[in-house]
Amino acid sequence: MGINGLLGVLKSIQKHTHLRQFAGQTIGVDAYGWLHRGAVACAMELALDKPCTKYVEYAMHRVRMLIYFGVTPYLVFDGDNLPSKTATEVGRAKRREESKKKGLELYKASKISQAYPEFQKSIDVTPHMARQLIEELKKLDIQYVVAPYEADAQLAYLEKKGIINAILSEDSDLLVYGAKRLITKLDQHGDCIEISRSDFASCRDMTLAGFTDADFRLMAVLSGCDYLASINKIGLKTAHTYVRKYKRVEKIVHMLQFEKKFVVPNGYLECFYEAERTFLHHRVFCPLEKKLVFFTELEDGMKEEDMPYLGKDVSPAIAIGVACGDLDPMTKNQIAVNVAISSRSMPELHRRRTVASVYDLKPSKSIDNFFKAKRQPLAELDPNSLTPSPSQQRLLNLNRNASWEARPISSAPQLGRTASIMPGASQVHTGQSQSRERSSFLERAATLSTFQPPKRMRLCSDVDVSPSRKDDRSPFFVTKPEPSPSIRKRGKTKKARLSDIEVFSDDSVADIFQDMQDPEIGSVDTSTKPAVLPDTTGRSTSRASSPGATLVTEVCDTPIRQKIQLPQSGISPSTTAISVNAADDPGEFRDLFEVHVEHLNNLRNTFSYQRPERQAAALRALSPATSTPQLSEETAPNQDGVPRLSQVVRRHAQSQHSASLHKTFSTLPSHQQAAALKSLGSSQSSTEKVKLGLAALDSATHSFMQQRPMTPLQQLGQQVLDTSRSSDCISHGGSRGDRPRAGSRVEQVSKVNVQGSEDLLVPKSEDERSEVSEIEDVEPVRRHIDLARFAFTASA
DNA sequence: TAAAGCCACTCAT
DNA sequence: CTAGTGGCTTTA
Ligand SMILES: [Mn+2]
Repeated sequence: MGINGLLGVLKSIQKHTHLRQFAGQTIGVDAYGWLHRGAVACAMELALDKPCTKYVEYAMHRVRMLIYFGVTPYLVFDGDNLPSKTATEVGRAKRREESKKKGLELYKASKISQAYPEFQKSIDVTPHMARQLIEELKKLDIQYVVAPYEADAQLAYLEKKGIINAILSEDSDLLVYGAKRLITKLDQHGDCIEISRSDFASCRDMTLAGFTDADFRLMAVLSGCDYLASINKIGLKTAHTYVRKYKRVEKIVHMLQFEKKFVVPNGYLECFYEAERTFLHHRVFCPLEKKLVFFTELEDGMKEEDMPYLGKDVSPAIAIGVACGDLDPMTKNQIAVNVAISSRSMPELHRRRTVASVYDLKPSKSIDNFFKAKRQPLAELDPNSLTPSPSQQRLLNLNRNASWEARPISSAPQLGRTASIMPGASQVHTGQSQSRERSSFLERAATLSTFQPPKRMRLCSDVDVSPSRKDDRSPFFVTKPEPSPSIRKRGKTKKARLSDIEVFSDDSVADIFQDMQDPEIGSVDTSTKPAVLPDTTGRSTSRASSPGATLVTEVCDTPIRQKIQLPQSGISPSTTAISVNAADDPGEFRDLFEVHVEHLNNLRNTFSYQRPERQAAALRALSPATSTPQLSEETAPNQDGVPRLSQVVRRHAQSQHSASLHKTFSTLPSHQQAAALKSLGSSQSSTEKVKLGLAALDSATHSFMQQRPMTPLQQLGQQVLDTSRSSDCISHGGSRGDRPRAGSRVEQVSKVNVQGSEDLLVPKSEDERSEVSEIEDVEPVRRHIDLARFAFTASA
């Protein structure tokens, strides 16, 4: 449920950003969201109790995406229900049951299409499903933890402790728990929205300046939250007003009692305290101390016996069992894991063990492991940050102590109780292997992020490494009279107004992936699929109205026709219209170029975190060396309109918008080309973002290609790369001395006319010499395109 | 008219 | 084991 309307009111401080911006950081993930969304894909199977692991695949796809962008994922799963939530919970369960029943009836009546929506509503994410995902996470050594109660609190705790650097979740409750950086609305390309606690003061739709965490929490609880329904007619706005006015709950409630229109229920104040404390002192699993702790320690005089609403405490042994996913968080029974479902079966024998030995995590052994493990992050520290920050040092010390302090705690497991709580532990691994697994789980779960928030100073002015506010509005200056949300909404949901469209390019990758059915995919319907430029410069409005030259470029290799409007229907369907002031303003070309780069970027990125089999199949299908198509995902008929990856790539190559872009470029007089590239190099907008992501992309590709022994996928990739290189060399006659590959890169970018950009690389005058340094800045962008070509070029 | 409240819909392929 | 969104009505 979260806090109704909270995200809406925080719109003005939402930063549109990208996962790349979090490279090097650890992001905690509310795993339930991924599981649930993945489960939608197999709603039918789940309702009919058919085996299906699409939800695992979906979640792993997202895990791969994070990793691809240099982010370290840390998945957090929900645990037991809090008593205060059981009411809403049973309500939901009831609705799910109804839908399932209805769905099954329709299904039996062969009304499948009508049954499906009902099945979707009946989706229930079970601990067993979580366990299946956890099994996959273990294989890839991904960090994770199962929270004792709400994942929200666990995530906020991990962030507080510096184990993670940000939180990925759709739930606004995170902010009430005190999250500092919340990431929401992650899409399939890595685009997302960041909400920072530190920006609250600049929120424009609600004055939050001066609000402490306690004030904010007070407002949230008053407005209605998971743990306490609001007083009738009190929502976020009203709560906000009262908090501003009276600050203290007691005062607020007192005042409300005098208002005729509000009816304060009996005992509301006490309920409020409980709800507030449920946020503040939520039980979480501390991976450092290896036991349950309170999110915020209880104050003096508070006794947990008096706070049943916080849920029950459990022994460290059980807490660890739950945290690592071995035990059902609600029943505390062993979760049976279906070995047949997980692709790699356990090599160990499934010998039966006595229950007691399940928890014989011998301190003498484990502490040793923990101690070693704790030091490992230090060794992995970035060479540029040899000294841990004070806070990290503190945490490391804490770790060390915790390890040792763990001795008396874990050496006193209540075996009798443990045994009674786990009646049917039949599918247990050997005690030793389980102990080992848990040690490594705890080691991983407690690993601190080595990310250093204060970015290192750079020599030059390419500054602003912090996630840029791509999306417009300064929190301090209102640039537009209208409230921005409405503008944004209109632009997104309805057709973009013509004046918003600076460049017509071909489809976005998302469209390509989603609209595979469209037979006319090669053609471009510019009115419905515009690539709208990111507007960072604020020049777009003037540009839109200024009479720019219109280049209409055919996609095939014929000369471009300038200032000639081709009849829409008369000419080839694959026509890309580019409206750009290329002749006058190099900035326009830069923008166009950036759109292009973004496009390639997206396509390549999307490719990169497909399942390896799908990548391999696509490369196989694309490789010119492959004469006999093998039976594979790619050659199999499309099921349910699932696009073949190779088709996507082919379509992209056939659209040849890059050719059209560079034809545009090549028609410019060389001094304008120089200006264009110079402008490109000094661009601070999306080119900047491309550059920021490069290091991660580079190393990912590099390390992939370096793996030995070479996998078939690598070999195919190499083939693709070689093919593209050799054709470049033939057509371009080799490389330059000082920068051997620069020429070929340019060639890769444009097969049409390399001369123009080649001229640029050779300074002709003193004036242009200075531009060479600017051009060096462009090199990363070229390299990027090179990388993009690695994956996508070979369709010729 | 703004705020609260209610309900149906979305999620993936 | 969860949420948000958008559209609509109700309310003061
Ligand atoms: Mn929540």
